[in-house]
Amino acid sequence: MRISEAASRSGLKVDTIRYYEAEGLVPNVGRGADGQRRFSPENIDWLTLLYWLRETGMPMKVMQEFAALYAQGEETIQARKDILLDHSDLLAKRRDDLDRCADILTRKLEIYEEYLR
Amino acid sequence: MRISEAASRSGLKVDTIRYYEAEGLVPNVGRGADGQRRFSPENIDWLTLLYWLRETGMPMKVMQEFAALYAQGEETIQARKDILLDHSDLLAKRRDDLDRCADILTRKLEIYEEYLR
DNA sequence: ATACCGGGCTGGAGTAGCTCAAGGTCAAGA
DNA sequence: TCTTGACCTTGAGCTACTCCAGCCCGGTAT
Repeated sequence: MRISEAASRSGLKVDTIRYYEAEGLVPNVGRGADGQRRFSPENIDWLTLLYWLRETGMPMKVMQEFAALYAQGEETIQARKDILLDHSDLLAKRRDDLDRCADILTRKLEIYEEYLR
Repeated sequence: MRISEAASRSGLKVDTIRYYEAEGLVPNVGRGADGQRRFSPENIDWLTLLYWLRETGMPMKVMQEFAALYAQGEETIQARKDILLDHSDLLAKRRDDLDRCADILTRKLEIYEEYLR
């Protein structure tokens, strides 16, 4: 699979994929005889996971650490699990923030309604 | 109220407040005889709102637009309401993303559990 | 009186995480 | 053959902070 397809499947942009690869976030990307990147289904799964981790605010450095562990194989699964558990905590925190902000907006909008009447 | 107190009350950092003011996001900040910023309770409420809007991903440009409307007074309330309604939509989208990512992590963690047994 | 804080000020440099643009290669279709 | 389109690399630009140097000022300790 070429980079454009990898982009449309993973959700990441073409430029972002190249950038991530350069930063060591995407292990084992092959190249064809023409020098172009070739992505395996496993690459795609990995990119998709990165997409979601980024989308929900995992910092670059953590992603790098996670990718380094992934590249080392199965004996790092415990460590990877810990990272994902930490990220789950972050998700919960973000959800609280969203809820809190939604409340604030609701109140603010009610006040605006008053003015408009 | 001085800037450090404004920071601890709003949630924004001191540097961020100064930056926001320079970018036109904080109307009507007074100065004392010593040349230092003085924040009114209304300033604090506004900064707190900005804090939550930023925290939930409102882009700078939208905040600038919102601040410009706020500075113009009550006749812009409809426009401000529209901005907050749009932002509410964004919050809903983010919430969906968080939920989706949480699902993905849960599945991933289950797979890791398999390996670890 | 003076030395030393802590907190404020400005201007400017540095950072993260992309994002875009310039300039080049190459394979396939009209 | 010519052109188009997808890919390549390198490097600049952007957003939204974040930090730092160097200065001022008011209050306390010596």
